Amino acid sequence: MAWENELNDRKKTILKSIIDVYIQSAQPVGSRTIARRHDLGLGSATIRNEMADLEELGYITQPHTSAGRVPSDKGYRFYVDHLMQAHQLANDEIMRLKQAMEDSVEELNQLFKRVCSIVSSFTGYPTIVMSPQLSEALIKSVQVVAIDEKHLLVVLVVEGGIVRNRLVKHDETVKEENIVRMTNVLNSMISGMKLGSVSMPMALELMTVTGLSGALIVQILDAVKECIRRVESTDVYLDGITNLLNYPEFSDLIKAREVLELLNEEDVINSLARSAMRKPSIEVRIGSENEIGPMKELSVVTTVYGHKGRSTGAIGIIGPTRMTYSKVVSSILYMKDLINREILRILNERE
Amino acid sequence: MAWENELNDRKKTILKSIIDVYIQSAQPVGSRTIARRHDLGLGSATIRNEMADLEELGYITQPHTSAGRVPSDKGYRFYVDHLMQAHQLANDEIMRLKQAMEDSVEELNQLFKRVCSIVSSFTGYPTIVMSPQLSEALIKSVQVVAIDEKHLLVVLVVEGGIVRNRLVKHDETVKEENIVRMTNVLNSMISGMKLGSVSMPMALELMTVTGLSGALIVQILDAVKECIRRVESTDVYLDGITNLLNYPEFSDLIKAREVLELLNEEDVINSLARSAMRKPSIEVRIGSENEIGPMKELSVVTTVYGHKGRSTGAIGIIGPTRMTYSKVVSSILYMKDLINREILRILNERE
DNA sequence: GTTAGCACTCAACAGTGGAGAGTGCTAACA
DNA sequence: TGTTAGCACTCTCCACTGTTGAGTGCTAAC
Repeated sequence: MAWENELNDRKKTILKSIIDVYIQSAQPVGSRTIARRHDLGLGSATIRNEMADLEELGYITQPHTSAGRVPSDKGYRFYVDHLMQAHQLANDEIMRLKQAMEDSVEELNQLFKRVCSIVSSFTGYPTIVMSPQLSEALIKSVQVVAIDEKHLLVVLVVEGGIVRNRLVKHDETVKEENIVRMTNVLNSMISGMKLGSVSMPMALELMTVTGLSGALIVQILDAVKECIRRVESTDVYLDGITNLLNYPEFSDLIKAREVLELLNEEDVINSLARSAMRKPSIEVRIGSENEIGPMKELSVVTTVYGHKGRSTGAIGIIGPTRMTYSKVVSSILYMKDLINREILRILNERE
Repeated sequence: MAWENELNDRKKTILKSIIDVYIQSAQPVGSRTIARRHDLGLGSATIRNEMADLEELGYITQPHTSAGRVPSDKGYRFYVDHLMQAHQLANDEIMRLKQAMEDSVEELNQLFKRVCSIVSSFTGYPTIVMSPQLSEALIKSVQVVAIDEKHLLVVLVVEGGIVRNRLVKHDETVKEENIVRMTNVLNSMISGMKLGSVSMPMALELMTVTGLSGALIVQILDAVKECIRRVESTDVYLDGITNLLNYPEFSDLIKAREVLELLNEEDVINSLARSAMRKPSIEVRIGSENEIGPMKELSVVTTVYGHKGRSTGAIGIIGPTRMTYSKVVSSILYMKDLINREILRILNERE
């Protein structure tokens, strides 16, 4: 890539300095600030010349003639890819995260909700957690149970102790043995299969084997399908949106409202979570790199958690483009490990 | 009550006018405005005198010397109790509400979520919906089902087609017939009872009857208890918080943030919903009448829906004290009927 | 190639002075 | 005795002004 070399080392150092300072202060950064802060042995005038170059190359911009410089999206991109140094989580930070995860939760749902709130309060940014997509998980068993004369219950059990059920209402008199047959047939046909690739048997084929009416069989099969659909559907958790109001970029009420309303739209959050799933490891989307229009002033850092191929979900952190990228990236990576460990623990307790 | 008569008719009319205008305009109301608006045949000077009286009595206040008057909490209270005229929902408004409810939902949860979003977008205020408290509902049946050699599934069915289940992991070899016995015993003991008043049998008593080990019986009973707990627990839905940012009272970012953060606290929302349940029909809490400190600038209108005694939930609408009380009250009452009808429909389809 | 110095630009802030809305009080009126 | 017109007064709001300070770009000297 040609543009990678368009910056010499000194320019890179200066760009890094500018962005570091700006992330901290949220104020346009002037040449003097950089000259004093970094002992580069350079005067402010020199820096000024370099800054003019950086501006021409598009890495920084000037809000108005006599102001300091502000990083552009391109500048942040370069910073994230080449300049930013890994943020070592301090010991007490690690403790804080571990401790918050300590009160063990029994349910996966609770886990995700908890993680969401921990991450958002730790980083100070709104956070999304998407529960794992389970289309690769295996079906353990299907049961049809008679509740009373008018109702059957269809129960689907998936590995990891996930259970879904659905009530079937009917008006027939049904023999217990036929229900047992139905359960057996269903089990032999779909248990052990992956959720995503179950092909349901035809109702007709089952009539002779089970002795149940066609209508009832259809209802039962539908119920199974609905159970599968509900296991496959993912939940999305969102926490800490109001954190955004703490940042000066949203001190304008109009802008603040726009952003908050955006993050309250379910579609937006879902599509964010879903697009995170497409990239394998960590991804940083800066400002205008986001597809959604009104997100041009936001950055999103996402990663995927879970275990190879099956059952992977996503975490995402949303903030202004002026975001503490290094801290966010390292916290999200750390949390990812914690989640993975916790998921294994919960599943092991069940299996 | 003595204070009910401390206002003569003219004062009442003037107070009502002031509040009507202020609710609409959000600006302090001057004497001239009232004199012109209402053809009381009174000059502004007269109104001025009356307003001075109303201020002394605490119904209105003056933000500063040369400004108009603003209703106090006491003023709003009197307005809500005695002055406000019922808002007739216009035909197209009724249509809008009905239409929004039309796409029939199958699940109660979806219904509550939908209602929450409809009400908040219709009124323009944040809205809470609490799902019904089911401690009065009757247990229809309990089933224990063997999933594989190591897992039992406990299933609890409650009237209204509500099902909860819980997996029990064990290391024993269990005979099918013992499980059937357990199911039968459990059913004979607790089915038909109210959720809230189930008394669980002792594990010891069941050992001889069922032939299962004590440890396993304890696990099963715990699972049943957990299922009951989960049916009884209520969900709370919240929608439209950012609506608040549309009102001038929250154009101050500090105040806005305070309020938004408040409404994002789960405890606060839960306690609001819960306290709504205590009052039988409709309740309006104005500003400082709220227990929670930082809610002094908010009013809450709540009502209870559901059917006599059993399965009642709550709807609540939150807004600034300067709220369109009459419209809010009538919409909430109308929605309450719609919900009740819809709940009946869903339940009937299942039974 | 680096830097000191200088002229220039622009946002931010505080002060100023009308304009307008609204009040309370007084005196006159029905 | 209740009502009202009129007047002096108060206070916010807004537009305008000049000043300050931070920061730049350019030039000339090192």
